[in-house]
Amino acid sequence: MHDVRLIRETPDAFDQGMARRGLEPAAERILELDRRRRAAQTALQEMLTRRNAVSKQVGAAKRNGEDAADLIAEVQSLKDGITANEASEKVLDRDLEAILEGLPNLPAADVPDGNTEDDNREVRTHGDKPDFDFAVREHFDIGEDLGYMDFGAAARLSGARFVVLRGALARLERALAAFMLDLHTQEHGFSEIVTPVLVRENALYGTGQLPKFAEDLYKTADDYWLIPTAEVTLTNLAADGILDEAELPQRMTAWTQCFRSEAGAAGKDTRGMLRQHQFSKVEMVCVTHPDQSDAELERMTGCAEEVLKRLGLHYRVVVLCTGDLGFGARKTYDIEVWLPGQGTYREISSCSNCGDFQARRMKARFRPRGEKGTRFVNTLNGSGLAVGRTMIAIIENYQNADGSITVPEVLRPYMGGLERIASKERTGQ
RNA sequence: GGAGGGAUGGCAGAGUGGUAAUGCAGCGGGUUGCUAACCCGUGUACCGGAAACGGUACCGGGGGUUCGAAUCCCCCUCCCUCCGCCA
Repeated sequence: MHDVRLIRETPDAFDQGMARRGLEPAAERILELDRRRRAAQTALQEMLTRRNAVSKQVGAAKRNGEDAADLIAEVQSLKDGITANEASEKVLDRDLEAILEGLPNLPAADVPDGNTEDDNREVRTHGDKPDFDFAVREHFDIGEDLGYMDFGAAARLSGARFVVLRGALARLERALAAFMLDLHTQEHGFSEIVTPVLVRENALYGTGQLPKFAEDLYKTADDYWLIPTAEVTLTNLAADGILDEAELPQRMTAWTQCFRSEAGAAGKDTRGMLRQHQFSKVEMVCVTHPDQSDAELERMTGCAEEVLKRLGLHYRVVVLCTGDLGFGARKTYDIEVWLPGQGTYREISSCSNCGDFQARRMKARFRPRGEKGTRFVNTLNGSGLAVGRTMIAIIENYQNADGSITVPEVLRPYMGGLERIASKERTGQ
């Protein structure tokens, strides 16, 4: 949500920001509504001032046993004007709100211009593509052949875009989540949180998924929504609150299931675990002082990268161009992991600084030291990491010629010491 | 599913028609050699104003009654307690 005062002060900068996202100028329309709304409000307030004063006189007159008929008549005569201005202020207010809540965040100055993901800019890479002296396969072939990845069973239960994992791969899911949570809580200063995955509408409004992107979400028959990411619940923990400046930054992490309808992705990534209606993810959220959020974005991205480094996976970091930026983000780094089976980099984490865009929607504020009043906090979120996609990366990068998978060293303590995932027959599992 | 109770500022908590007590915390200032203590100020949002300052709204949300509503009436949302069922 945008600050009207900011648009009032710098309408051109606002429109330029919208233009960088490929959107039509909106400032003029907004400011016209804003002018009319303020005029109605000012007129209304003057009438209310008069009404309050005269009403007071009525009270005084009645106490003294005097006749108040003239005064009462005067207030009566104000009524139509009050009703009319009240109504027009409310309508203008709603119109203005309706425009503002549909506009995305302004991109940060250092975000590159562009239209599609092809215009994203590579920032850095880590590691190298692994060499294989055999024909590499994709994760679903490996997983299915091992007998631990079952799309048929999932289809019978739930249809397309679901998976059933068994045995060592089921455990790998749990191991990955535990490893990531341990890293973020023990070394990166995040506190571990468990949240609901069913939420009310207002939580999704706060983070910006609603009202615009309802078609991407699942909703229950009794009006709960399934979260598409724990960003929703973790960030909304700050909603409607006023924090002490000393309580910032707040770093939180949670492992949750995520649910996405993938409405716009029909026919895309239909094979394998890459794009599912349900997947688990370890999410990081940070609530910061506005002056700190830029630095926090770098830090958070580093926390996500650390997971990949320790797993020994080759990746690159790209900064999203204006055209690829999400609705609430002012700047986003995507981390793309190398998938040898696909022979391409795929997104495994997305870390965004939302500035005060979400905070304004959910009224998340803090009290600045030595200053009057309150300010909106800044919010950031990042995957650390998407667990299913991490599993894909491990399967493809650690595959062996015999169809087994080597367990990365850091995960072995979480896998009961297991060094290699081989087929059922061979391990007897 | 049944029956009750409730929602007031950061927190606690009074207020049954005359325009939001009080306490605590935090912040700013003052007194004292320091600490403690004490004193003064300080709710949030918005509008007008160069500023000083002035004004309006807000007692869960939305309507209504009234000269005037936290207070009375109607609708809605949320929270809590007990009973039943249940992992």
